[in-house]
Amino acid sequence: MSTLDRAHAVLRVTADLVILTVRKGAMHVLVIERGNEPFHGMLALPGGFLRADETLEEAAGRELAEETGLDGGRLYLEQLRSYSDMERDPRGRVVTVAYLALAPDLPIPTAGTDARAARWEPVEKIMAAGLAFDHGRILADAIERARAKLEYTTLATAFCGDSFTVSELQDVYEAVWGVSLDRRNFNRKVTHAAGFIEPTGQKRQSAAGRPAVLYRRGPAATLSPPMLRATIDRNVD
Amino acid sequence: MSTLDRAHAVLRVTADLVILTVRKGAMHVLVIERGNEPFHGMLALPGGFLRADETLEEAAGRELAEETGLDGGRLYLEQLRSYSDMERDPRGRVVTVAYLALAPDLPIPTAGTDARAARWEPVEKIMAAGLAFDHGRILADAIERARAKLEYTTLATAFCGDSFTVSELQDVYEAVWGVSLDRRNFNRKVTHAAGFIEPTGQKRQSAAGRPAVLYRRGPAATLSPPMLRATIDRNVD
DNA sequence: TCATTTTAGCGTCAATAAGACACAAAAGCT
DNA sequence: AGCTTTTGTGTCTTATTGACGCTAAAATGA
Repeated sequence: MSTLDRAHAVLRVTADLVILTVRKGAMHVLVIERGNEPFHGMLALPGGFLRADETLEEAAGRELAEETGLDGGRLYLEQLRSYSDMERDPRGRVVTVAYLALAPDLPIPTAGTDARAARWEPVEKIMAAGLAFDHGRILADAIERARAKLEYTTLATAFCGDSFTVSELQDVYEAVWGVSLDRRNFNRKVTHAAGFIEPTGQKRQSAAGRPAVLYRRGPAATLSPPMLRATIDRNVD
Repeated sequence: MSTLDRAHAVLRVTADLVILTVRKGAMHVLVIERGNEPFHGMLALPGGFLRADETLEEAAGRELAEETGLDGGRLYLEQLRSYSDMERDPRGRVVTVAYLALAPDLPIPTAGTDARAARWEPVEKIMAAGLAFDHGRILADAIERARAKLEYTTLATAFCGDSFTVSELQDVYEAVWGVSLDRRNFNRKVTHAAGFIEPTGQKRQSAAGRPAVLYRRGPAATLSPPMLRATIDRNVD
């Protein structure tokens, strides 16, 4: 093997984060404004170089805390995939491993010690405007992953707080998928899916109308039966 | 950034391959016998270091051809995930990106120029015996991914040849999931799922019995309705 | 030749789930 | 009290699923 060593790429690795949330009926992504070259002043996904003494998961969690002020330990975080195109970073050969995080609609994340301007932006706007590096493609992959996972896992609850109403859960599905769902059929489906959500016994009063029963996340990780988006139904009640 | 440069890990990246197939009713994985330290003589997944002039996808395809003799271009290949544990490689800091490939039951792959002994082994046997590095865990993740993808994608056909019978397709599902499915309901489901499989117009005669209609892969990538394994049905015909 | 065996494929029926609605309940507002 | 808004339940029809009976088309062997 030693004779081939010279062919091996010796390179740096970054962990980038796609942090998604749902606010005001639309999916939002957390972006930062770059303070350094390259792409100075452009919007990018939060992320940073992998250190010698940490795993990728640790790096992702650290960046999450440093750059966004969000408590990484309480968010859902999963690895998305790696990106290794030769030209993806002008600084040289950098392979990135992207992570997908789902967050409830928290108060604006406070910029951490890094003091970079982190903020929520609608994904639609960001996808149209573009991002630094190949972050636009990473964001697109993350959104597709999130949409797919809402179908057959209980991940939609990761967009909600610790307790939530059925309506709030429906808002998540409608925002992520961009469809309208029938309120009554949706209620039946989520309350009948084993282990999806369970009532807390409390109720919540919104601005007007009947108070809604509050639920918490159930023990199930996968949904049976799944919530299929194949059959879109448009609510023209 | 320059003041922080020293903290950045500078490391090597490998691409490892989990190549799965179905033969004799059981899932098999392609393994190689290691000819070098570390883990000399042990079984491992095929793979190798990323070179300076190639992407991870190119590296995975190259390893596939070099080490197995299989035509990588004709196999289904997708990225599985990255592994970055500190102790995963005794040679030092090595991050690996694992790829999942699905192959039909081809004649034994001929060892390529690398001349390492590559062979199919039942996954059950390998999972019990273990693999070098953290390849046992990677294999487990790959199997879980394959099982999940058979539910809601048309990927099962990647285990079949260019044309195949419904029975052969059913064998794939039964081997990968480890269940028995009702032959008649399975036939109805796969022939009714839009874009899954389409008849070639030809038939195939096996050893005995009525000749089976041959099908080819349809245009659909995702299955609607999906093939759910949630409700296992045991065939006690 | 003709029953037997083997594999392939279709049809039927009951139970379940999904989509489309009507309607009742519980709050605030005027 | 009556109106509006939001939530929750029930009903009806249709589609899908799982169980399983039956027919079709080949080889085999008495």
